[in-house]
Amino acid sequence: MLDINWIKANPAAFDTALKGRKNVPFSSSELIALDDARRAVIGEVEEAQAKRNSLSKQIGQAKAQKDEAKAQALLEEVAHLKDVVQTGEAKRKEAEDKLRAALAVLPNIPLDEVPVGADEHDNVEYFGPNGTAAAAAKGRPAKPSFSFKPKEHFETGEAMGQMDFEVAAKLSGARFVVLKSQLARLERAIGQFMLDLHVDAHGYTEVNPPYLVRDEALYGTNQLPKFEEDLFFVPHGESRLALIPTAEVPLTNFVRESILSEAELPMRLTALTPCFRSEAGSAGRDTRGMLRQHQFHKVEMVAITTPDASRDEHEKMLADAEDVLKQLGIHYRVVTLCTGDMGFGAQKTYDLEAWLPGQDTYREISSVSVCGDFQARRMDARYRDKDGKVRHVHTLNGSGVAVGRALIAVMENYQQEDGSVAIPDVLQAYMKGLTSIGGRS
RNA sequence: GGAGAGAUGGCCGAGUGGUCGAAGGCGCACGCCUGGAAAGUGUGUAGGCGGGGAACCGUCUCAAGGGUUCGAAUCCCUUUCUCUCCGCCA
Repeated sequence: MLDINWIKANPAAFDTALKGRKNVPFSSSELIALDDARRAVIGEVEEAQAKRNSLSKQIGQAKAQKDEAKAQALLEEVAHLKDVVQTGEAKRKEAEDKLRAALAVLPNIPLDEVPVGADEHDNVEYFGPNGTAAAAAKGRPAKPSFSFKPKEHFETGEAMGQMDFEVAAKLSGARFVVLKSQLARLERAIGQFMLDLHVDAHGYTEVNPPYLVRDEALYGTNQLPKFEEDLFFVPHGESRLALIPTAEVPLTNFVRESILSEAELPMRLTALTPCFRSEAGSAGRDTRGMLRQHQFHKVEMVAITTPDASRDEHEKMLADAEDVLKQLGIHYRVVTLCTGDMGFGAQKTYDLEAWLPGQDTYREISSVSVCGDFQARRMDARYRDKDGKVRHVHTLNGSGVAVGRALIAVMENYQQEDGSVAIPDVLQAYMKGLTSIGGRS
C-alpha cells in the first residue's frame, strides 16, 4: 500500500516510477481527486459532530443542575443534527473505502537503481554491492562439465523408479509428483539442511507456522485482492481459509497490527513449509518434470527491520540464500529484476538462478525482495523508534531456497553417467552417510 | 458439536448511560538522589484522521460491524477471536 500523502507531494515522481510497471490502473491525478473528495466529507462530518458533542455535554450539565427547561430547549436544538451526522458518516466511509480500494491494487514503487525494462530479458546480472563478474565467479561453485550428455531431472528420476508423475496424476491430476525411496529422502534432506543452515549460521528463528490462513493475512502480503486466482481455498464454516502459497504469508503477518519496540528489530524468521499454488494462467509452461507444481516445499526467510536497515538486510538475505547454493556446490547466477519483471509488492528483487545442465540453462531457484513499508502499511505493522515516534517497519522476504527446485538442481548437477546421482557432502549426514543414490548396485 | 466466561492503551488491569481517551500498575523517557549503579523519588508517556507554520484545536477509536439514545467502554443484536468444562478425535 502506497502512502497517499507521498503521492500528493510527488505526483510526477509517482507517475514516472510506475511507468515501468504492468497494470497500473490509476494515475496520480485520479488518486488525488479521491483523496480531496475524502477530505471534503471529513470536514463536513466533523463540524456536525463537534456541534452535537458540545450540545450533548450541555444537556448533561443542565440535567445535573435540574434545569429541565434548558435541557428541553437544547434537545430540540440538537435533534436535526442526528441525521446530518449519520448520513455524513456513511458518505465518509464510502469516500475512504474508495481511496483504500484504489491504493490496494497499486504496485510498489521500484527503487531508483532498479533497471527499467519490460520482461525477464531486461534483468541485469548482479555481482554484489561492489562486485565484479570475476570476483563473484571466484566465490561461487563452477559450472560442471560432463563427459556425456546430461539428462533432465525427470529422466533420471523416472529411470531410477523414484519419481512418478503417473501415480501422482492418478491421485491428484497434473502438476503433482510422487517421490519415493531415496529420492524422497533426498528431498527431505535438502529441506532440513537449508533450514538448519539459516537457523544455526544466519541468525533466523525457526518457525513452524499454520499452512492455512485467513483473508486478512493474504491482504497483508499482497496476495489479495489482486491475485486471488493464484490461490487454493478450502471452505471453513461460512468462510474460507487459503492454503499458503509461500511461508512469507504467515511469517510476515506475525507483526500485523502491532507496534514493536525497536529492540525487537531486526526480526528474522525462517520456516520449511509446503506451498500451494494454482498456477492459473501458466498453462503450457514447464509442463514436464517437477519445476512448476501445485504443491512444493520451500524454505522461506522473512525479516522485519527498521527503515534504515532494510537495504543492508536485503544484501544479507541474498547472501544467506547464496550460501545454500555454495554449500550444495550448485553453480548459479544472480540477477536484479527489472521493473517489468518484479513482483507486485517489491521495491527491488534479486533472483538466484541455478544452473541446470540437463536443460542447458539457468532457472530461478530463489527470489529475494525488499518491500519497504509497502506490506507494513497493509498490515499496519509499526515500531516505536528511539524518540518514541511510531513508524512503519520494513519487510523483506526471500526463498532460501525452493526445495523442489534445489532437488532438481542437485539431480542435474550431480548426475553420473550410470544414471545415479552423487550426494553433495553437506547432505550426506542427512542421508545416513550415503554418497550416491539410484545407481545399479 | 454442547454449556459457560471473557476481549479495555506498548503490556497488565479498574471502570455498568454524561465531567471517561479512560484509575492504578508495569515498561519507557527525562530529572532528583548516588563516587557510579540498584533501590527510592518527581514529571511525562495511546493511535488514526482532519485543520494549522507551530503551539494547538477538532474528530474517531475500549475486539469488529450494526442498533437504542441528545449523549455509549458501559444497554441491545450479529460476527470474530480467546479461555474453562463436556463430547469427539490424530
